[in-house]
Amino acid sequence: MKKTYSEENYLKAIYHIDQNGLKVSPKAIAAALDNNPASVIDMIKKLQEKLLISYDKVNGAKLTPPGKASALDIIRKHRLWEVFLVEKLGYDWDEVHDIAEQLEHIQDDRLAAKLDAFLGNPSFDPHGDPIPAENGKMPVYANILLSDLEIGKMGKVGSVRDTSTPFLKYLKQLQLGLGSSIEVLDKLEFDQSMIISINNGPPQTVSSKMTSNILLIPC
Amino acid sequence: MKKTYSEENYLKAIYHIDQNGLKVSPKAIAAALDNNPASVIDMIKKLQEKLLISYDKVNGAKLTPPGKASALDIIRKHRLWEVFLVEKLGYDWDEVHDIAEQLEHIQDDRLAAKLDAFLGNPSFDPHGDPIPAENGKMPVYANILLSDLEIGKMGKVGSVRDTSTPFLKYLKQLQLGLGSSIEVLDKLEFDQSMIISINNGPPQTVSSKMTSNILLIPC
DNA sequence: TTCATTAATTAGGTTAATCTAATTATATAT
DNA sequence: ATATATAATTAGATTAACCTAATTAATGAA
Ligand SMILES: [Mn+2]
Ligand SMILES: [Mn+2]
Ligand SMILES: [Mn+2]
Ligand SMILES: [Mn+2]
Repeated sequence: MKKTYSEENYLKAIYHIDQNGLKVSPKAIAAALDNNPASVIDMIKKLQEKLLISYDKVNGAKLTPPGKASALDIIRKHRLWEVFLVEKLGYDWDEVHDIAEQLEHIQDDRLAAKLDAFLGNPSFDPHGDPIPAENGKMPVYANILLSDLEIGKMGKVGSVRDTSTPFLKYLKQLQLGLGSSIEVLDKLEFDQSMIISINNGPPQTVSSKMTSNILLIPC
Repeated sequence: MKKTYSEENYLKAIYHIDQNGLKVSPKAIAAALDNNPASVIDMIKKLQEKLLISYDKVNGAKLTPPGKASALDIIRKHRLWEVFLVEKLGYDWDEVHDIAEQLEHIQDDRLAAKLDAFLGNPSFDPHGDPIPAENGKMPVYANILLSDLEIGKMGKVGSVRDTSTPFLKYLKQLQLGLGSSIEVLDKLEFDQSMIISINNGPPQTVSSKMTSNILLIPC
């Protein structure tokens, strides 16, 4: 089942829209690919025929297992090539996307594996995005509990353990969400509470109950 | 003047057919690209419009200076990528052509120069073909005089210094032409004459006058 | 609910690159 | 010189991936 460049770009766009928790509508795909909803409808029909997606107006497009495998393969190649361009050729991280957009479509059974090995099996691309493995598994960020972070270190909020409404309300009040940066300014021996700075804001004291429910991506 | 993949492949094919000393006819191009002479005529018209080639039935297609520059740029990228695939990714030399056929079309102003530097500015690709420089200049093989070749070493005839009819007649008589292989079996101190094997043939004695007029690509 | 807005879909074209099947021109061999 | 074969070219289709301009369906605000 050889795929055209265009089909590959549609599969990738569908994957990314879905990943963002949005409905994969013709309008959304058209926006992602900078083309026309009418064109998208044509391609939706084609991808349905090939059993790479399912589609209905209510639920939008969904990747089938083979469709998802294809999408992940393309994303894997995109991100591996980005690593190559930055690590080996000396491009800056903000210059490589358009080139990888082309390189991701190069077809060869063994190319991704060989490139992966040559680059030392990287887990993340130059933008910090995870590189899917050959089997499609995404690497997980090596998250660390805020309570385990040392004084002076920083991290970005990757996920939370407690998802109860009171806790999330508390986080909102602190202006703290996924991706917010946290710096540990001090730890109090007495009750393990911490003084932290959120997004480089003023020092705030938080309890050990709070810090043991926040998972960070260290930086 | 952005070019399509197809236009680039035509320019390259025209360059190579011409390089082989053949007339660049629609039939020859069609054979090179494994397509139809009728399709070739369409593209010939398009490339003429873009002033990348000139064409008439009698002389066939000729690259204009910008057309030739484009062709050499594509060939440069093709051969650089082949070096990358063999030297860095560990492919065998006979596996890389089809991948390079795709990679040669990747568009980025700085990519060829960065790849060239990363590879250590190679002069020849894994098949021994010269890699054009950025300015289109082809590297010259580091030829060595047959008279300077040591006993036991081999080389291929790359060019001759003396182009007089008697000398060329003599070479023809020896069944020796461009590309023929020569192995040095022995050197006679007495008059610097040599005993050589041509294309693995029987030993033959040649004079120092002969050996000082043959340039070899060592192997 | 009704009207207005937005989204999805259909209908009908366009362009690039290919094809097959004529047709015309050239070259070759008797 | 004429017939025959081969090459070049024209004519007419096809396919993929787009487009614009209707039209139909769904949403949502008054
Ligand atoms: Mn792409
Ligand atoms: Mn990236
Ligand atoms: Mn190519
Ligand atoms: Mn080569």
